[in-house]
Amino acid sequence: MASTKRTRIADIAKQVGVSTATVSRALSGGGYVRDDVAARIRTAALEMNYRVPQNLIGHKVLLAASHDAMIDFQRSQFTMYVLEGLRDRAQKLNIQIENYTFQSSDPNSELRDKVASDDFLGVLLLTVDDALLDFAQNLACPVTLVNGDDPEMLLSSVSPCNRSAAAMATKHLVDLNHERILFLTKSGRRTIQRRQEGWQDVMGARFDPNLVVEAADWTAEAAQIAIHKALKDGLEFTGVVAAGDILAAGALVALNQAGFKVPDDMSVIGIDGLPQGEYLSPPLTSVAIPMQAVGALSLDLICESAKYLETDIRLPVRRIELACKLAPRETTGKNKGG
Amino acid sequence: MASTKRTRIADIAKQVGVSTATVSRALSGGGYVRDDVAARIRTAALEMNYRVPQNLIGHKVLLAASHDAMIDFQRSQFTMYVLEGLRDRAQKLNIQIENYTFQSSDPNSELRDKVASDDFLGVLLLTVDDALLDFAQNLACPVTLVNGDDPEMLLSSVSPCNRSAAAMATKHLVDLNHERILFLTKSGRRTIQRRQEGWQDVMGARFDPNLVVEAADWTAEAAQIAIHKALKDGLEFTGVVAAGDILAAGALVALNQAGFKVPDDMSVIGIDGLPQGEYLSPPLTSVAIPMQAVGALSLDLICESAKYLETDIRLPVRRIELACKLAPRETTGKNKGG
DNA sequence: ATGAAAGCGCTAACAC
DNA sequence: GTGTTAGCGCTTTCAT
Repeated sequence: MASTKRTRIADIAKQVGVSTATVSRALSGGGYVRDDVAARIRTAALEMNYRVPQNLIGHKVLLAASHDAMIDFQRSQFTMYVLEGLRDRAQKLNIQIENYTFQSSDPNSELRDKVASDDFLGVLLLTVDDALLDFAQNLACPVTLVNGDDPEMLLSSVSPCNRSAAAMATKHLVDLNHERILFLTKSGRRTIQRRQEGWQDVMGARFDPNLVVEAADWTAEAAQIAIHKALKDGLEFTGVVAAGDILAAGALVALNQAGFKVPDDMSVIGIDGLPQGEYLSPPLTSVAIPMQAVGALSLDLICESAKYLETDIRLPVRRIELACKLAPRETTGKNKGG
Repeated sequence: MASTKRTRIADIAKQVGVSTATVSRALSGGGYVRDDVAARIRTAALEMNYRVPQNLIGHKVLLAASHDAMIDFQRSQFTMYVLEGLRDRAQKLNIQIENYTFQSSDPNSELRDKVASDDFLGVLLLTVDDALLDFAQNLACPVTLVNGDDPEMLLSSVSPCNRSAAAMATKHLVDLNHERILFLTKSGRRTIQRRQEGWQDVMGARFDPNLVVEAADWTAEAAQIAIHKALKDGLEFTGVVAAGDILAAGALVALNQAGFKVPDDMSVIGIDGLPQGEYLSPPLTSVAIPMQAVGALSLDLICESAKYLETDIRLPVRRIELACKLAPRETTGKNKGG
């Protein structure tokens, strides 16, 4: 296939419609190039992945995910987009991704054998549970956790900044004059705990432990039940920050059934920013997590660590957290009460 | 000067004592190279900074620090090492670092003008207080926070993982059978709050709010006073996690004055891993923060973002946290009581 | 500010 | 598995 060949300066020149010399100047910063031409050249170079470390081409990265993570609905949605970003990047870098699914409870020796047998640049572990960390820490090969981190910092990781995402969601409601802001969650995973911390950071003096509402499961149905119960218990609130879009979807249904009008009487905001939030009614405001970027950057980090392979130097272990972005749709509005 | 010239493959070949072809093979992964030769070549390449983005050579980065951060004893110690790592890396990359100190309360327009006037690759902001974040967010130039982060994630940052560092310190004492572990702190800065969270993460069921002891100031003297008071109040504990080495130093003095023998009756662990901990008596066990690496990586991140300059694409904003490492010396030991 | 072409460094083919 | 050498891609000079 033609795409196996790496990008050359001539390819960029052709694409932009200038000479190779101009491209060289624009990229190497030597002489004079008109600003707009330089911008187009530099953009093209990035997009065409000019100067990809050639030594990586054709190598393989093992992408391992627990079976649980793949079948779990919400996670699998999320995972799908992470994989999309990962695949796109892998294609651009000409790196092979090999998939592997294991039983969460028992990653047995199969995965370890696989890692040992074939020569992978590294292993990407998707959304691992803490129970697997021990196992992952002992793989004899660069490991990067994707969408999860190692609290002991023995493994590098790439994930969204869950804490800031939740803080952003909460601040959005505070800016709309909401005071009693419920945090709808299904606690358990550490990423979700971080989201709760973000909510609490912004709540500050407004914090009230009763405002934390637990769903029995990570499903819209469970969220619906939890909101109905909170209302029946007489909990007062005008806004809901849901720890995930799927919980927000359940909250919308429950609030609608209870006679609240969203966003007039009640604001709801999710965290995840899954595209299907668009099709809820009303379309769900959320904090969008850069899922594709998480996937792409994980691969970049493995590639970076590959530079250090067969070297006496170690790449410092790092946790990378990516910024999230408010995706305003129609479920949040000014608090008119009080 | 000769060092202005970038490293060529011939330089590495000469250094390692092989032909240029062998170096090329080792780095580009083509043919066969003996493993140990390849390792030496790859190590040399990293050390000699082979293939540094040439377009950065000669460019400038502005390093801005608040006057407060520079005069504050503990911070300035810390800062010194961060700067060391930064300078070393800058020299290797042939990048100029320009220093700038401003009044913390009022970064006035001078800094903004400076950024606008000269063409810097970017600005590194050292240990900024939250009050400065607004200002930093509005600089018209890539900004990276060094040893501090932006909770709103509008700015990228590089810092140690304070939470994991404190968790590591606490876990070290828990592993030595300590149960009542005091957290000695001077709260205020967010980085210190993160350290407290790390302590609390590991304390779990052992947590007791009385175990958080506040010093009036970020000095050994204040820590000493705080520990004396805690002892006088009858607080029971066998271990101390200090939020910083300087506080740990004060704790050592106070415990010694109160008749405790460290590490036999009482364990003390600091966080920072400043070299002078070696000269305390007994030498202070601490969690070492990779200060030089924080400096070096900050520069790398600015360089990375420079790739995106004059481009239609934006580098995703990211928070990078680096792993810390236990530096065992002589102030911690098994809890013999109970 | 840009293109043509010379010059230089890296890679790949070949020899052993 | 490593050195030699030809060829190719990138940079730099020169001309406009």
